[in-house]
Amino acid sequence: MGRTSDAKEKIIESAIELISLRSYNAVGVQELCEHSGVKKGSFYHFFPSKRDLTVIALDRMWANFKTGMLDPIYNSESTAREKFQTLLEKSHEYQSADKDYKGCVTGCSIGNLALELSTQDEVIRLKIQEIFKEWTGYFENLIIDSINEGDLPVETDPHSTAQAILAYIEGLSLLGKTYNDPSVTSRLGEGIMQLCITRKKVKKTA
Amino acid sequence: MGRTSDAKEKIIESAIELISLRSYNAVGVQELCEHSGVKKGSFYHFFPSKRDLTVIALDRMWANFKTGMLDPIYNSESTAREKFQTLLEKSHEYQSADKDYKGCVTGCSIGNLALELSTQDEVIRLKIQEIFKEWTGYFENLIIDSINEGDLPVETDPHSTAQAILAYIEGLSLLGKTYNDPSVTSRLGEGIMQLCITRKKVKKTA
DNA sequence: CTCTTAGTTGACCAGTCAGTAAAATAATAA
DNA sequence: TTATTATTTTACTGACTGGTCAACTAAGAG
Repeated sequence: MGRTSDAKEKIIESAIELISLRSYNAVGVQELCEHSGVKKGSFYHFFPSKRDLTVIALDRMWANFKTGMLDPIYNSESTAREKFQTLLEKSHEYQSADKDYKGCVTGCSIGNLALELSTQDEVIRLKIQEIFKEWTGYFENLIIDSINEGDLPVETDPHSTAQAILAYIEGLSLLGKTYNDPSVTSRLGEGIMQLCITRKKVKKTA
Repeated sequence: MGRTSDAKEKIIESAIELISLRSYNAVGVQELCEHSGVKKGSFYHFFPSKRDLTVIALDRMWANFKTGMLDPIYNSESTAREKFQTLLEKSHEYQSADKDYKGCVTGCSIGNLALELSTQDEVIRLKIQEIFKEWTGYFENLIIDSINEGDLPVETDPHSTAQAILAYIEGLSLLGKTYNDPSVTSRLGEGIMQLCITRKKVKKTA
């Protein structure tokens, strides 16, 4: 079976760390290799291109976000409303930690790549689109739970409400990053609940 | 007085066009020069660095957005509610035009640069922060008008509501760009009105 | 012990990056 | 007309870009 290696893993972790903090184009393959202690030849042994690495890094970021954030919250014993609140609190914690340890609010790594690369790389755009659809699915379930709990009216449209909430969260990340201020998320977070109000289903017209 | 030139202007226009469509790091000085028909030496005669050009381009983008979008809407004869609606419609038009003529939804050029460069270049971050504060100011005035029109309760906090709306609009741009779909803005736009509901002033604690 | 497979290494490529320096050229003001 | 000032042009830097290649090495399987 030949020899084993953790180089691939180290490169993925470095990519997540460096690209999240700066940007795709600001981090070169060379720096990625230095940071992970891997030679450039090994890099291209594991990844056909920087772009391919980025797609895998995106998958990993999303997986980490689900297991570290969405799943625990979704599976917790609380109302949908409380779950959204917990999400906001956790987000604020992460952003504060960023600011404390890295010196700046980095926002949402996935959203960052979305804006930087969507018009440039269709494969990456589609990957992020897929992630956003899954993410919206989580919120949809939460909203459906909320309707069942009697906390939201039955006319509420789970899908469009979920999309609106994702948009709002990404917007808060963008503002928080621009102001380099983690408190943006916590101060404006309650807006999520407002986005749930009176959003009625609209019948699709063929 | 020496000779005159429109090279500076052409470079700024090229910068806005190319960087808005792709990204800061994806567009080089060389390409900027070729696109504007200016030699590299002239580029550095007018701008000390690519970064300095970008700051000026940001100012110009914001000025264009104000004169082409915010000011006409703000000065129009209609209710604040209608003005927000017009803003959404116009945004949708711009995004549709982007998709038709350039092949993709480019989102908000200012927001794009915010996410790409905020952690990398403090001067640019502060410039965009300043723009966002001015932008929020426009929305604040609209919300105050709305309160005076009796359309929103007097307890509404204009400042935080304005910030929430800006976040939401930037979030819609991000989603629209990721889905490469201009209809995101129009479908979810009504959320702006929801963000105005029951947002109460909180007394500042020293 | 050897063959195979997987991973490592370092040298190398052409192209591009932002930015520089100096000479050449217009236009205007005196 | 001449001096001054603003703009243009060309040629150039050194560092870095993503990516390639072939030789080398270590580990497990037969």
